[in-house]
Amino acid sequence: MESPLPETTLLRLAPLPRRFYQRETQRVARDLLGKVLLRRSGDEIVALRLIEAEAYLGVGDAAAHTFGGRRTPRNATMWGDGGHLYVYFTYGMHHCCNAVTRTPEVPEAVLLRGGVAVAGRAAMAARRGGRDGLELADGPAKLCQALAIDRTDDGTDLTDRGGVWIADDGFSVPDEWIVTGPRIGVGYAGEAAQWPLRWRVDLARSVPPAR
DNA sequence: GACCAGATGTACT
DNA sequence: GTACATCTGGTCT
Repeated sequence: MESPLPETTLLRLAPLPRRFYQRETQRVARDLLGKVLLRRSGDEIVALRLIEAEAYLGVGDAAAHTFGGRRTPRNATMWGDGGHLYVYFTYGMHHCCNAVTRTPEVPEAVLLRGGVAVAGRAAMAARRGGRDGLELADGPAKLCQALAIDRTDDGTDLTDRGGVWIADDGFSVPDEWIVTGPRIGVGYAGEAAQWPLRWRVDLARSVPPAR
């Protein structure tokens, strides 16, 4: 999962276009694996390669914040156009971030659950209390902590290089590396809790066997 | 691996 | 006012 490109080149990569996010949410979740999530704050830029994501299918999905058409100040960003960052606060101490998908009034999103460092690793590890390696961002709240993302980043446009964006650096994750399954932590959602809407890169499979 | 406390925003009564 | 949350880290087994 090492980046094939040097950091300076990573930062020049074009953000994924709006139309990438406006597609079917499950497709977006799958295609986000292997993409690079970049974060700029001041002069500092850090980046993670996404390795885990979950789809949340809006009004018909009991696990989604917008289930049943629920519309509140908190989830307003989900109701907007695809290609924006939806950040929420949970459990009284954690932030989680999502990429909004589809089009306005279709409130679906992809939860960014995990990534591995490709740039600014030391800065991210420092924010994570010195934790490095896989522990750096192998959970949605850890990912936000490593990237210093909070509610003030809610609504950020992912299609420009303003603060947070996602780019394709040419790295492609083959289907054989990907495992799918039910989403995490949504047991309250009844039948929807069992839907296979989680995509994860199995790092064990991503390392070519020794010859 | 299982268990559980932690700390507060958010939704809803 | 109350219940609960798209989780994490520490502890114990």
